[in-house]
Amino acid sequence: MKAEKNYWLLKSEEAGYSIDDLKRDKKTAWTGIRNYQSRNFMRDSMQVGDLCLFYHSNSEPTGVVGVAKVVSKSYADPTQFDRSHYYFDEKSKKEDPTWMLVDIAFVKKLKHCVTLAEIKNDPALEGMMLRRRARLSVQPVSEKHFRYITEELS
DNA sequence: GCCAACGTTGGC
DNA sequence: GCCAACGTTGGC
Repeated sequence: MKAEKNYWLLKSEEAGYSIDDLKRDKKTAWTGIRNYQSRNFMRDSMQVGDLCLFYHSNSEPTGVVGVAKVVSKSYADPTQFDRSHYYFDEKSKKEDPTWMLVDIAFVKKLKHCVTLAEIKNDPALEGMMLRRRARLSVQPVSEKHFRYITEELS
């Protein structure tokens, strides 16, 4: 386990769970990740204290709207065992859970949404995973890119 | 283990 | 609402 802090980007549909929802709740379990690569990042690499860009998808505009912090180690996503839940997964076993999550806490909202268009067009953000990889809801971000975006492209 | 069919994400 | 990208499933 390395001590160095990591940086991430978490996507959420604005209508599903927005930065304002997180601000209100202060803290939430990041349920519902059902993609192996995203799960692996949370399970294997996320550490307490890591910072995350909070990204709104399917919104107007779409982009980074805030910052969240990882506040737990990874643990089994309880919704996978809840038969009545949308995210229920009948193949997952309690003794060997398929889906993991972490708890995140609200840190701040950005003054302005840093839009996907800005992210795509800014030479300083060359190489950001978001530019290349569609459909990955948890992804790593370099410290440089994290700082650049949270200082809102200054 | 290949790959076609299918389903979902998410920008536009 | 369309559809491209791309992950997953299942037949062989």
